[in-house]
Amino acid sequence: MKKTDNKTPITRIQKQKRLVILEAALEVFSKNGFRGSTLDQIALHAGISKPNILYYYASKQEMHKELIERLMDKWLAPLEEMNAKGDPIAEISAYIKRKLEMARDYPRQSRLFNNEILQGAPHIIDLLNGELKDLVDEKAKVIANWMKQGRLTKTDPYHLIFSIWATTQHYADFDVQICAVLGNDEAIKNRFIKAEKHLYQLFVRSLEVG
Amino acid sequence: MKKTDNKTPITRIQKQKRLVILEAALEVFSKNGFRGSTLDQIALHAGISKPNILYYYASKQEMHKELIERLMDKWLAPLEEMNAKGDPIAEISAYIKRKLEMARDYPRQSRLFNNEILQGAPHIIDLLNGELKDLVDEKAKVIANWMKQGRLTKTDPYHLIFSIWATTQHYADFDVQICAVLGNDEAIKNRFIKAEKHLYQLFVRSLEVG
DNA sequence: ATAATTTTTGACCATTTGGAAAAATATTAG
DNA sequence: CTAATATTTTTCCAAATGGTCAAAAATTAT
Repeated sequence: MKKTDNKTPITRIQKQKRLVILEAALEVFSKNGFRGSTLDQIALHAGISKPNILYYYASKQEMHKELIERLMDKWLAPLEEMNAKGDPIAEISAYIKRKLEMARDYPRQSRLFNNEILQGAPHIIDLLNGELKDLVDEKAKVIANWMKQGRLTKTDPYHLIFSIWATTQHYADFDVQICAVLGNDEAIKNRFIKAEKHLYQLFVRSLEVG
Repeated sequence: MKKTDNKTPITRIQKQKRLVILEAALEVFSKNGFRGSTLDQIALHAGISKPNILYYYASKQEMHKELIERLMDKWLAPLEEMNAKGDPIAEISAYIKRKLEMARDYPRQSRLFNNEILQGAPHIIDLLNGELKDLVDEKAKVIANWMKQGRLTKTDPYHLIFSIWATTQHYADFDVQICAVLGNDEAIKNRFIKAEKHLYQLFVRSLEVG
């Protein structure tokens, strides 16, 4: 068995182990941020020894880098799917739904992203200024067009998108607070269903014309 | 000069130094979180030596604790001010305004809070389950009453409050991303004015009856 | 089986970090 | 001024941390 390259995993076992490690790293990084996380914590979560982690990833940085890279693809997708030719209200509702599902299904990724932003986005600032900005510019134009056509109430498209990001990601990033405030088990269990209803109403009622 | 107690600062110089240190600590903690921050970083920001910091604060923990305590008072105030006897739309608009002003004027406090929540709120979980929950319960009742009286469109009061928290704090916590996406200087300069307009429209239009 | 290769780990290292102790310096009281 | 007190810094330490290395264990190929 040859190890042709230490970057790309070849064997199935290598892929699996790298995934196990990434999973543990996500758990730790998303909670403590990059600086606040230790290899020991990650090793503990992964159930292997610290040097074994460094056998698969050359450094703590490299693990974090791969996590962030994988994250960004997934992060941009929901907005990319917004279709200029669809019905404005339906498209925006669907976007909210997608983002809320991401908050529900990938809360740790959301927190990883939040942590990165809090620290000044050192690893993704170029991406924010480039890919992300381009994508938002494009979709903001789409929304602005809908508004010009009288199919949506006029408001600032950029800040509209910010509001959608904020409200949906809040359910991942501030989950502890939300559960604390909701208090009773039933409300906690239904929090994402309730959130969806509320957000639909919030955005649709304010964007519907007339 | 007597040092009666090492908890409460007596002299003006002690108060000043403690403030300088807290200021530096806020700067560092809000960016890197508790674990990710070092006494050296704080000392550097404060312009004094590390042991000198520990002369005023017994430990890193104690500094963080005082910051969090000071923060929470300020954090609950805007919601407390919401008046059951006022006009619903005006009260909610004013609440949004207050929260947005906090995001604008105290972004580091907002990020400190965000960091604490991301880490599972270890230092304030009791406060969230106690004071915060009680306050939100009370205000949610007020809002629910307004809705029952037909003065606001019905929606879940808790999730309405969450939405206001999310949208306003987003402008502090995700400032890097917002500035990156807005790109041009003019839009960045006006971001809080634009945000206020947009949020008023978002919430007022969706909550107004009829 | 056995040799070659891959995977895993225990022992170790240099640096960073939170913090202690004590000496040195500055300030204030008399 | 002098003594008492308060502040600051220099020096140091033990633990934690990111990472190395060689040996051991497991796997694979023949």
